[in-house]
Formats: sequence, structure tokens, C-alpha cells
Amino acid sequence: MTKHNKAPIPCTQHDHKECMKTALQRARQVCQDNKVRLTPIREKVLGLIWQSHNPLGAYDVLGMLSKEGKMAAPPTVYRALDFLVAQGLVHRIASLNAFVGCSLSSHPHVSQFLLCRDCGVAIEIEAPTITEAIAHNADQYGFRIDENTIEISGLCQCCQK
Amino acid sequence: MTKHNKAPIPCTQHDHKECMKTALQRARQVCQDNKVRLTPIREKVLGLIWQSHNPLGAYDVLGMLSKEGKMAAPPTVYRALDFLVAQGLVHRIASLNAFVGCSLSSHPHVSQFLLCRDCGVAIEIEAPTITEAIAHNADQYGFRIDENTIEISGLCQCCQK
DNA sequence: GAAAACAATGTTATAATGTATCAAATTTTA
DNA sequence: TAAAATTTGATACATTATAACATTGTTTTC
Repeated sequence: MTKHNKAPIPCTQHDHKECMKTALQRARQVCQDNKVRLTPIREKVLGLIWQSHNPLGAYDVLGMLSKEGKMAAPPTVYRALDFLVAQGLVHRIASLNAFVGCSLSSHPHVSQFLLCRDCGVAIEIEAPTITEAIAHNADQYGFRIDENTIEISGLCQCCQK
Repeated sequence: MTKHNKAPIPCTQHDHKECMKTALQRARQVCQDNKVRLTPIREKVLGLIWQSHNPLGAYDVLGMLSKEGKMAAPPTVYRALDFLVAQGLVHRIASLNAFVGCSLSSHPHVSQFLLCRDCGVAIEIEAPTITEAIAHNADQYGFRIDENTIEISGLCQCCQK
């Protein structure tokens, strides 16, 4: 493994429209495969979540919906978010009470994030070494893992300057 | 490293008075070293937190204080908890919005927990392999770590039967 | 295609968690 | 002991999340 020291995509200027398009395409595919419905509200909320790589609070999403004239109450947003989380399209960031689009491919994975406390970006990583270290340690305690919450706060490369 | 497959202390029947006594002694020492005051409220809250190895919500603590006749408002409890967290005597469990006594010795450490979804026990572990794996991965992204939130949910050994 | 069953959304109210602000009391410092 | 700093009290409020039930929309069955 070589050190890349290159800013991760979420952190850089990039064609974010492309991220969004990919995310929505994937969402349609996942929902089709899982035989669940990506309704207009759910798709809309996913789109709002994907407006950036920064986790959004449920009430942020609610506010954005209102600005677009769509009246909505909290349960509407929470239900859409719960659905998206259940389908693995969105992750909840417990330490921020916020939600961010899943940027990894559809295969199952644990959620692992680097969270910049300055710019707020959430960098989702897929680190087998972390996963294995955790599995190994849990095993030593006879602990059976259901879910991982791995949220590393700090400063992303861009914000250290 | 050998697999112990022995239930961790928090999970077993044990002399919990001893845990509590140790925790309070350590707290006094830490506060003395750090030149901060372990006031009656702070000590009381720490005691309540240590009544079990299960994370307690701030409002649980508040309720327990009330039952003992001590009137208190939320800020009182949150202030005490914030203090205890700052001194490293208590950890906040983000995924549960709850607080649990720190069961590791005073030297600095990242917070790593196994959380049983059945009995609710929080098992604090100190796993250098996890810490190193995270450090290494963060490094690859040029990410500077401030804080770790590592919360593994699942079933503890006792609750798998 | 109508009726039944199921799924999703709307609506209202409220619960649970956490903080801002300023006043009063206590402790420490000078 | 007076001044400064810290801690606590008290009120109000902000933020995050859910319960409960009515309504609408979609799918299935006959």
C-alpha cells in the first residue's frame, strides 16, 4: 500500500453533477434489485443529500424542501432517510446527527468515515485493515458484531493549510 | 494474542462496588493532577454513571438525581457530564446519546466500545491494532485525526445464548 | 375493473436530547 | 477582606426524533 497523499475526491473540486448522477442511477438499480420503490419523495431527498459531500441534518433537508415549495413535516423526511439508510444508499453519521450519501459501490460494507471538523466533508473509506482489526478484537471478547460506527474526526488535507 | 473467549468484566457478575470505588478514587487523583475541582455535583453524577456498566442518558441521570430529592435542571447534568468527559473520566457514546464511565487507566487513549444491543452493556476495549489501522488509513488521505468514535454494536457473549 | 390488501404519505402533536443566557452563590486569588 | 474567577441555579428555548392515526396511492386478487 503506497501513501497517496492526494486529496480524496469529496475534498477536491470535481464534477459534482457526475457524483449525483451516479448516485441516482445506482439508487434506481438498487431499489429495482431489492424490489422496493424509489418514490419521488425518496428520490428528492436523496438528491438533496447528494448536493454535497457534507452530512446534512434531517432538518436541513426539511428546510431545503420547504424552499422549493414542497411542504413537508419531519416524519416525511425521517421516513425517506430511514428508507435510504435501509437500502444502503445513505449513511447516518451518529456523531453529527446527520446523513450523507453512500459513495461506495453496492456491495455490502461497513461504514467508515473521516470527518473534517473544518470544512465538514465526510470521506467514506473502505479499509479492510480496520474492519479486520475490529473483527479480531470483537472475537476475543466473544462479541458478535451487528453494526459498526467508525467516525474519525479531524482535519482533511485541504483544511490543514 | 490468544483468544480468551472469557466474558469481559462488565458483562459478568462482579463486585461492582469495587468498580465504583476505583473509579471515584481515580477521579479524585485525576482532578488533583489536572488542578480542577471534583465538586459534589460532579462526583455525584460520576457515581450515578458508575451504577452500572451501561451507558446512561443525561436525562436518566437527571431522573436519578430527582429521585434522591436533589432538584436539578438539564444544564446542571450536562455541565457535570461535559466536565467528566473533558477529564477523561466518562465517555460519550454518540450512537446512543449516552454516557458511560471510562474503565481504562488514566493514560490517554482513544475511545473504543463494544455495545450490546440486548443487555446494553458497554465494553471499553483498548485495541492498538484498531488504532494503528485507523491511523494508517487516515494518513493515506493526509487526514489529521483529532477524535475517534469507534462504537461496535452487536451481542455480547452473555447475550448470545 | 372493483374490492381488498398493502404501502406510502400527510398531519398533528409530542417526546427526547441539548444549549443559551443571565443571575446567584461559592471558591480562589490578590 | 475585596476583587476575580469558577461553579451552580433557573428559565427559557433550540434541535433532533417519533407516536398515532387519517388519507392517499399502488398492487393484488378475484
